[in-house]
Amino acid sequence: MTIDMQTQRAMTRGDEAKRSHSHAPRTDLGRVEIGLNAAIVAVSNNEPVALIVREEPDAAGATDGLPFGPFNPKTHRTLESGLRSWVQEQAGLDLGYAEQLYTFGDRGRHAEAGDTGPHVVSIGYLALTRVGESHPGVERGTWRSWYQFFPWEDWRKGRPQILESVVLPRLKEWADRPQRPGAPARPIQRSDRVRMCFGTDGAMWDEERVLDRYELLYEAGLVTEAMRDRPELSIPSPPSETFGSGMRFDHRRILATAIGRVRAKIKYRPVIFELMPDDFTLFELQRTVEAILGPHLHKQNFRRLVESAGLVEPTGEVRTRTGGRPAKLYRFRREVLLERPAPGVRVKANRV
Amino acid sequence: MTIDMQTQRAMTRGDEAKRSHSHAPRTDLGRVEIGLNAAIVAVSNNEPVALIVREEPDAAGATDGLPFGPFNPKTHRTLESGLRSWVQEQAGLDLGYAEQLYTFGDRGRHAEAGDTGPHVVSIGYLALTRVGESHPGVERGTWRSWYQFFPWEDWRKGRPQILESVVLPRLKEWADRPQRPGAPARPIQRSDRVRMCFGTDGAMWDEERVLDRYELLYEAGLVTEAMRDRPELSIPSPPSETFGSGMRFDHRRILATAIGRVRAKIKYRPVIFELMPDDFTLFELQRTVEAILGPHLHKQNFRRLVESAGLVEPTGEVRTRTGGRPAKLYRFRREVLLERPAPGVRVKANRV
DNA sequence: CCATATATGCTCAGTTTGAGCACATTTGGT
DNA sequence: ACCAAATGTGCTCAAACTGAGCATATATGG
Repeated sequence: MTIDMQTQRAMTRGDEAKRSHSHAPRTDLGRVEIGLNAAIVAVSNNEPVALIVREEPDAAGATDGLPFGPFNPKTHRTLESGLRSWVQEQAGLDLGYAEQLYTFGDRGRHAEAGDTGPHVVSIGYLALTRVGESHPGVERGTWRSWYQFFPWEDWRKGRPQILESVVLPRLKEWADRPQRPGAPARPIQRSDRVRMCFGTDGAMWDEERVLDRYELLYEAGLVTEAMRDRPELSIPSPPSETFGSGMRFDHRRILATAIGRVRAKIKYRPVIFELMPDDFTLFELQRTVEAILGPHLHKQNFRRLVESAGLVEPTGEVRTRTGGRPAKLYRFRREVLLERPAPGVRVKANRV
Repeated sequence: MTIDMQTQRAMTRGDEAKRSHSHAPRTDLGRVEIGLNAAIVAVSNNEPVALIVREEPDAAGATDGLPFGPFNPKTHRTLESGLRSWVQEQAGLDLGYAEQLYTFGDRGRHAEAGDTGPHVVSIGYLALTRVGESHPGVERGTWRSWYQFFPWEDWRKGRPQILESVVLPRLKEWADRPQRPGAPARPIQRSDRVRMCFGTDGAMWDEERVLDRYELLYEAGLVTEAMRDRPELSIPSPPSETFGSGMRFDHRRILATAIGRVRAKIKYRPVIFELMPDDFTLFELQRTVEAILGPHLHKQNFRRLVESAGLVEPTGEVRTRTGGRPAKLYRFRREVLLERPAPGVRVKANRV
């Protein structure tokens, strides 16, 4: 088939629809509201944390949520500026680094917006900050370890207990459960999806697939949000507290996306320094990376890595009171952005 | 600062706002409409192409656009299913692989939706397909080389002429132009941004930064969309046809995002096979990769790469009439998804 | 002054990568 | 029939990179 082909007919069908899209406000479209949600991440005492705000409980009893608010095209010039002003208002925090994550619009996954209000489409953002960096106002909200919501992601003490004891058994049960007869024979075998996501059966655990794992658990009805959204699920099995704390709306989904994104991104962009103070020791840097990725780094090789990549430069100072020999202090070398196409802490993604 | 701190006050401010977000439809929010846009990419005769549909010209005279339509929460269960049905309707194409790219919401970058209609927020999608794979209906629309819209991205014959002759001079002029006095002293020097995006002055050309380059050109007023959105720009310099064909709305921005994403993604996910027929020779595979990334691959090393990565397996057949020795045919090895965390054609991102 | 803990330099083998040589097997002429 | 041209395929080899560990330096806290 050649590159150029039937061009004319593009004008015929779909024409009215497009016209109405660009001009006439159609009433039968159904009202849409856009929610701006911020997963604000920091590392505090070698613990990865997210900023959580508390509200009245949702249908599943969850009170934890992310700072958020509706996008208002009249007052917000861009989506991101809208997000910033909501975070400022709700948490008293001036965001520094922020990037868009994903836009979720599934029907039925945004509790409380059910049938009464407009359909809510959620745009998730990732923001990176240092704890205690609330410039103008005082921070409201709580910094909470992200592992509270995703205990199966916590590999700091080796493979998390909860996987073997609870998560995998329940998933296996779900995978083996007979699917309704009408289902396609083998779209992708459920057990293969479990294997890919959770690295069972000889496959590898990919620390970046946080969202895939959460979505699988959701689909299997093993997180409380799934029972909130599809109450019929809670009949076969009672809600279990073992699958991490729930969050309001689709905020846990957004937080999962955020965790996966940071974990991926520090490997090819120097965003890790958004989480660091201006001056730091190489070991502090390593600890921060490990807080994000999991602790699997060889110290000497880590310092060789960041030094030879030109990511840091010594300040000339040293830090005493480290409990040992004083450590040289370093700072981020901004020039690296001009030198390399994808500067980041290129540590290996996987463990066995 | 400790991890746990003032939780209570989260309840006070921003409370009304959030309540209204989840329940009462506020009228003062301003109407928002969501546009679903598809950058449908294929490779045809070793040429990377996108599916373009033609419409009545926009303010800048552009008639080319991507298939798109508004999200209708009443009929579309998910954003992606909405996109699929629009593509089906407009192009007669059943989408296979599709992923969300980004959501753009800036005021003033979506022509024709100006003051009359609702504010349009565009969600861009990337879809990968094989040319000629229109299952049910006949395709409408045209496959066009994406370099028609981004000539400066075309490195197939070495560094593109247009960079030295037109783009960089104009960018340099823009970088040197005195900024208005109120501007921050050195947010990031304009010239540094040019350097990072376009690899001038010894820096490297990063083939993945397609969007950054387009946005820089937009900001510098060097693409027609910029003049369409900010007519005052066209006064100092007349519109020039040298900066690639324009597109309607923000579709060129979305296409730029799509190109950057494919270029990045084939390196760590086996999406390249979405563009290939079931059986292919290794050289055909290489040609397809080069169509996407630019032709800089060593043949023997490429085959070593894909074979040792377990991405392909021989079918046992050979293809004659290659113009030389017959080539073994291969197929995608789906099992690789279960074996490796990030399977992809891990070719180096950069050239000098 | 010693045990302990962290900081830092260096080695070394195994692996991966970039580049090229050599040979195989076709097609299309002559 | 035979050769030139073009592509396919196997293999080598040095340079660069990686994973792992040994060894030494310099603090702190009894």
